[in-house]
Amino acid sequence: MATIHDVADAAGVSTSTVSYVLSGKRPISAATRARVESAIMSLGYRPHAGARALASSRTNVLALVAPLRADVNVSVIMEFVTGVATQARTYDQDVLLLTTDDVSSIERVSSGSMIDALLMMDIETDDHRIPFLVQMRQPSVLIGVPDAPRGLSCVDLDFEAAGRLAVSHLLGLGHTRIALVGPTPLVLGRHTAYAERMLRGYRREAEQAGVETVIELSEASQPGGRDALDAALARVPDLTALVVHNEAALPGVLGRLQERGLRVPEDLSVLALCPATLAEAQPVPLTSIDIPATTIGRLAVDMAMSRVLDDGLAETRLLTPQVVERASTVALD
Amino acid sequence: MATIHDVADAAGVSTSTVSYVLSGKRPISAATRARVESAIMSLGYRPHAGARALASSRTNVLALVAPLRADVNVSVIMEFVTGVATQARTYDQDVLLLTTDDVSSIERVSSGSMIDALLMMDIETDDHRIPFLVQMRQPSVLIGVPDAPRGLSCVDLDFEAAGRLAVSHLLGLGHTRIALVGPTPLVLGRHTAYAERMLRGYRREAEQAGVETVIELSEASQPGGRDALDAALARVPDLTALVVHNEAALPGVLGRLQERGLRVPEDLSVLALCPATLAEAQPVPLTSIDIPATTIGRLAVDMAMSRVLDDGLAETRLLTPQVVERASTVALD
DNA sequence: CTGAAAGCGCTAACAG
DNA sequence: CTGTTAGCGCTTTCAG
Repeated sequence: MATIHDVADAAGVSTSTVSYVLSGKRPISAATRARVESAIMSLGYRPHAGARALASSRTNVLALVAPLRADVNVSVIMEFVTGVATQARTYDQDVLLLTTDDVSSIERVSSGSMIDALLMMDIETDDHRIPFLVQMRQPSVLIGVPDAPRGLSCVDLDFEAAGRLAVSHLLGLGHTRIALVGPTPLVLGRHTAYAERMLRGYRREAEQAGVETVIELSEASQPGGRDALDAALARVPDLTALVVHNEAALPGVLGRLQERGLRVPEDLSVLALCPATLAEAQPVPLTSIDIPATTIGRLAVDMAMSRVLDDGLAETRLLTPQVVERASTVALD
Repeated sequence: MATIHDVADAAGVSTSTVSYVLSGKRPISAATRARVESAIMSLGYRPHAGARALASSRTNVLALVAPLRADVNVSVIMEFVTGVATQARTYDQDVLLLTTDDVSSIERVSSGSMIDALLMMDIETDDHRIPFLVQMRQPSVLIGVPDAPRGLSCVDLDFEAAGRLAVSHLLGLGHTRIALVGPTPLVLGRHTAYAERMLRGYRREAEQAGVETVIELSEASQPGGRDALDAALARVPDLTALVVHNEAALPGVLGRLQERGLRVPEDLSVLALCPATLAEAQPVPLTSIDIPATTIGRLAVDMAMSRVLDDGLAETRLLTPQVVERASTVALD
């Protein structure tokens, strides 16, 4: 492997000049720059990441903590990860993937100076990892909003507003007998922040409107969705609208509706809370409140890098949810 | 941050002793070890990853090249990634995630000495990245088998055997009118290795048995599965068995079967080629040839690390497929 | 606009 | 069993 020394020799300059050509941190004459660049090319020179990290205390690596739980909406995670990985490259950063939710991995990569910043998914309302993040040397960004961010940056869809919006949109269409097929009991059992927030907004809006509503948690599977739908219909047989906040249950819910002879949207309106790609791929394209996972991943990187580069301030960014009308909802006459 | 020097001072030893306590590369008296370890604890010392990489030319990082394509079976990728990440930790390795399939990322992390080895998914029969991997300084493992591995290690389910097995198993149950719902045209268009191999095995076995078979490619979506099933039944109305090698199409295929009043397995046997978790989660638990994605990910790490640590030889490991009987197949009488 | 040189924190001979 | 020390390859003052 060629070193910066080899390049310097080949170009007839000092190593610091090569370094400055690479970093652009001081002016270089056109002639020198050209010689250095051609030496770099012909030697196929690449700076040694470890040496660079040691000398500059910058690693150009971002950690992404993404517990790959089977019970969690896989496609949403994928979109996040894609958004993060893609945006990271625009800052010349790579992504180190941590798939456990224990603090020791975070501690290892942080204290070991392996990373410039850390992004964390799957946030719980009272997340046990937050105290550690707070005292880390590197900035971190939460993808999700805990009850007490403790000065950390957060970014997410405003799930509380999404919950309200789901209800108010259906009310606006004249529906008053509405049920929610929610996330799995496990997700709520962990006090996953987005799930609790959505539920809170949903409940509050229903309450303020004086509408009774049924909430059925559902396993993240086809059978889970079927059961949840059955349970909801058992409680409110003359249901006219359904909100589904559980990607994996969607096929089961829709399949069971069809079996029971309930047409969407003629007999029942369905509003999903999921990525647009998923809503569009259903047999009946679903009206939905989209989860802009790719965008959120991208923003998380931007926020992290602003703190790395410009020493920017921490902030919480909540994206405003919007209903996208597709084919699964109608107004009641 | 405490350095090795601080630890050495606190313990009253030299830095090399601290280093050797950590690496275990030479004998240390119990007393010294104890003093060093307690100094490490009380200072919260962690070796600087960059410094270590620079001095030892080992990074303790594995690159995982995993193009996160929307059209590819997301759940299989997740299982791979989980297997890789989990097993990597047993070797004290972390995982750097590369989500593009261009050579430049690979080149960057390899030439920049960021990694000890590289694992690559989504292999094509004539993969353009292989020539680069061959001349890399670090060993690499292909998760999938190209036509010409060029001396690289490969690991995968034996998809050709899986294709044969799917046919022979159904023949053994007395079925002779069999159709295959295959992967998306895009996957085949890219000449993805596993898809081509499965098809080859499937075709050969059918041919040898003198059985005509219908192959319908399917988009990776619910509607895609429905269409594929309709197409297959249009061509062979008295079909008795179906092989499905497309996770995402599964719900569509099963849903459409039900709509058409075809019961599984009474009217039609279904054999899936997918991860066990998915086969079990369907409305009717599917008889399947399982794709042991977690295991393959784990093995890939083992193979990579054996080359990093012991300088082991390259090899190709093909896991033998097995049919797991669940509720979706019956013998024809 | 460019060079010299002092580290960054660790590993691994070499020496005892 | 332990210590000394020469790098590993780069960045960044300090000097000119």
